[in-house]
Amino acid sequence: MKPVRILIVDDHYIVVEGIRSLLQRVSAVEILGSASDAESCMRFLDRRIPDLILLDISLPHTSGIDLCKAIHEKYPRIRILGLSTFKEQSFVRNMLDNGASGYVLKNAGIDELMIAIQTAMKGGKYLSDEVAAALTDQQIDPAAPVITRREKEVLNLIAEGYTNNEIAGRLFVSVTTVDSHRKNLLTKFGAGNTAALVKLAVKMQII
Amino acid sequence: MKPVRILIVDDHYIVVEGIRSLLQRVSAVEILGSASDAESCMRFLDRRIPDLILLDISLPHTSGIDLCKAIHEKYPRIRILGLSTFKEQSFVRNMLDNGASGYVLKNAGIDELMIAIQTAMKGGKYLSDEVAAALTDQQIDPAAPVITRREKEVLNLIAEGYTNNEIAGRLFVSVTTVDSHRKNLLTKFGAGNTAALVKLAVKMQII
DNA sequence: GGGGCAATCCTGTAAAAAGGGGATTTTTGG
DNA sequence: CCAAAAATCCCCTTTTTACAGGATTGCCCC
Repeated sequence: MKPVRILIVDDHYIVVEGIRSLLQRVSAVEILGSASDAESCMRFLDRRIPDLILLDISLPHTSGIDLCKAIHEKYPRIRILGLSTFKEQSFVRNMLDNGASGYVLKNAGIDELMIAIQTAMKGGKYLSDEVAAALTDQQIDPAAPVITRREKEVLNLIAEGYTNNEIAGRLFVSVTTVDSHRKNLLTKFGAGNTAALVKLAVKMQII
Repeated sequence: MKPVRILIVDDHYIVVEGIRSLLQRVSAVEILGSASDAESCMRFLDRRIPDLILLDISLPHTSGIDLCKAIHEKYPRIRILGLSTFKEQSFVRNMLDNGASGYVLKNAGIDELMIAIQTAMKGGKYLSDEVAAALTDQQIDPAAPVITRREKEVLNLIAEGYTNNEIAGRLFVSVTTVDSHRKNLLTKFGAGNTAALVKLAVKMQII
C-alpha cells in the first residue's frame, strides 16, 4: 500500500517538528512538507497535492477554519484533519462544517494520530474523545447562545459603554428597537442585567 | 562544558516530541525527561533535578503559572522557561513574577530556543521579540488601575449581576457605601457605566 | 405560499444606576 | 503618633435599565 502523503500546516515550528518526528518512524505515511500560514499552504498546493493535510486552527492572518474551507472548495479530494490545543465547540463545528474529516488535539499520541489519519483516508470522521465529549456536552448546557448579527452589534456597543439612546443614534434605529435587542440578549444569555450579560459575553469570547 | 539538563513539562505530546526532536541534535543540552502535568512534574523533581525546565502555561488541573511558583519556591536554583502559544501580557507577567527566566512562544525555532536556554542559564531573562513587544505595548496604555480589596469584592459582585442593593445585603453595608465603591471603580477604570467597567475588568483579567 | 425568524417599532411602570455633592470613622504605613 | 488611604455613610436629581406586554414588516427556506 502506498503511504499517505501528508502536508503539515502550523505556524508553531515546534509542533511541526513534533509531528514530523512522530510520523517519520511510520512507514505508512510520508511527509511532503509543511507550511506556516494560509498563503504558503496554497502555494504548496499549486505544486503538489497531498492526500491529507494536518491543519492547525490558529494561524496568523487567515484562520485555519477559513483555510480549511478554501482548501476543501478548491481540492475536495484532499482530506483535512483539524489540529489544535482547543476543544472549543465552535471551532470543531466550524471545521467539520467546512469539510474537515476530523479534529485531533495536540496532546494526541502517535497511535491516536495514526488512527485519525487512517479513519480520514477511509472517508470517515475522527474526533478525539475529549473533543467528542465537548461536542455532546455542549447540548446539555447550552454554552454560548445563538445571537443574531444585529444583536451582536448591539452587544458590542453596550459593552463599549454606550447607552440605548446612543446606540439607537449610531445604528439609526429607534431606542425601543435597541431595547428589544437588549432584552433578547438578556434572555438568551440568561443574564439578569447588563453587567452579568457583558461578563458572560466577554468570557465566552463573543466580545 | 557539561550539557544543560532539561525537563519538558507540556501536556501536548506533539509539542514534547517537537522539542525533543529539536534539542536532540544539540550536544549542549540533554533531555532528562518530560511530564504532562504539575503532579508528575513534581514527582519527577523528587528524583532528579534538571538545570532548566521548559514549562507550558496551559496545563490540565494546575496552571503552568501556579506550577512555576511551586517549583521556584521548592527548587529556587532550577531555571524555568515559559512556553506557550499565547503572548498575553498577564501570563508573561505572572510567569516572570513567579520566578521564570523567560518566555518563549511555540513558533520559536531551534536557534531562538537555544538562545533562551543559554540566556536563562547565565542568569538572564529571555523574552521572544513578540512577547517583549506585547509587554511594552501594555505600559503605554495605563493598563489596570489599582483597586482596593473592597472595591474588587464589589466589582466581582457587580459582574455577577447583583444590584447595589443586593451587594449591600451580602457585604452587610449600606447601599450608599456600595454606590461609593461603584463610583470609585468607574472613575478608576475611566468607564462611563457598568457595562464598560465590566468589559474592561474582564479583559484585564481582574475578574 | 405559509411558517419562522429577524428586525423594527410601540406604551407604560418600577427599579437601578449615574452624577454631584459631602462627611465620618477605621486602617494602615511611615 | 499622625497623615493618608480606605471604608463607611448620607442627600438629591436625572438618566438609564429592567420588565411586561404587543405589533408590524420583510426575508428566507421548505
